[in-house]
Amino acid sequence: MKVSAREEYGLRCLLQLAVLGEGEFLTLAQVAEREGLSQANAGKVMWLLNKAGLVSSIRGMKGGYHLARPASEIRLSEIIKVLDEDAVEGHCKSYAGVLDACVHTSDCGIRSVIVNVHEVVERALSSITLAQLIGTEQKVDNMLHQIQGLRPRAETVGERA
Amino acid sequence: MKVSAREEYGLRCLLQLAVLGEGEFLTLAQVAEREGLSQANAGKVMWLLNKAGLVSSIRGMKGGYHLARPASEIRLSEIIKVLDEDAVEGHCKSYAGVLDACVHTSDCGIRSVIVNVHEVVERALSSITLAQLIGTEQKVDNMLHQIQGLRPRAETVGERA
DNA sequence: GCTAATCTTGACAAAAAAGTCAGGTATGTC
DNA sequence: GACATACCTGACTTTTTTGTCAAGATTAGC
Repeated sequence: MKVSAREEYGLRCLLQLAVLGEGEFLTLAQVAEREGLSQANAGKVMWLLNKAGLVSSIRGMKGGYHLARPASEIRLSEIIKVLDEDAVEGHCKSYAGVLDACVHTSDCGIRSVIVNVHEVVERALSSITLAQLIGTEQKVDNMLHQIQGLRPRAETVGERA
Repeated sequence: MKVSAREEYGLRCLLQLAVLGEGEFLTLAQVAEREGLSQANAGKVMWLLNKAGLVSSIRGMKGGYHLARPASEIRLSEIIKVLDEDAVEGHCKSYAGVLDACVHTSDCGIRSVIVNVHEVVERALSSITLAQLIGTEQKVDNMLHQIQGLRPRAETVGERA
């Protein structure tokens, strides 16, 4: 269970755009430079984000990128969804072993777990907006700890099957 | 954010062992067959699980694998941790772009998110035992919906514990 | 002890993900 | 309208992950 390069870079590039003021732009070269990425690589990520409608691009001289919507209206769940393609849907199709289809296609307890875990993540990420990631790590971390969905509940775990 | 092949196969192989009665074994060939995996591939996964102390193996004729502990005492978080290596720790090291180290090593709001999301997942998985995955998908799914850590809270903003 | 069944393990091969390159297209400036 | 800037996009290369192979090691049964 790990975050892919695409997801990581995508988030970071978006965050660069998020700190811009109204009407400001960043060129691809600037985004790449600020994130320590090659221009080619950053370009690919930005293309994905553009295609998904998260950023808008302006071509030609004086061109560049900016967020398509205010950072406060972009939830991380949406970003990850774009950069992740179909992590959940493709799952059972990918891991079929030597067979054409997974042995457990009809009935699979693990699928439940996968789906539920993805829902947990989705819920957590949907409670955070891009705007909330602006600031120091300490500040962001404090903010995250105050979000309901990210905190543990009182420890009433159901130990019955 | 996706579940790797190792994680998926590992979980499935463990679940095969979990349904066995006391003192029963499965050979590698049996595990592989039941999961639709090649013996070589299943062998590698079982080797990992063995090395991590989740299963015990018996070599030689009449050998095989069984869980090292009762399924009710093995939490999914532990399994994933074994099969995942260091997803969190290695994160910032992996995605440095063209540079030697990530641009944001000293202060990074995204790192907070990554860490927190992993904690959310860890918490969710630690509330599920291998034993709870035995049964039909429907039953497992119902069970998961009753676990506190996996459900959304009531939308009571401001309530502090 | 010999044999057959079984796990162990390191080297290799294939596939997927990540990253680069180069040529194409659009647009502002002069 | 020529040129410079900058985004777009498909082909290619490298790296990582996944999967296979084959030889070695261990034990039960005879």
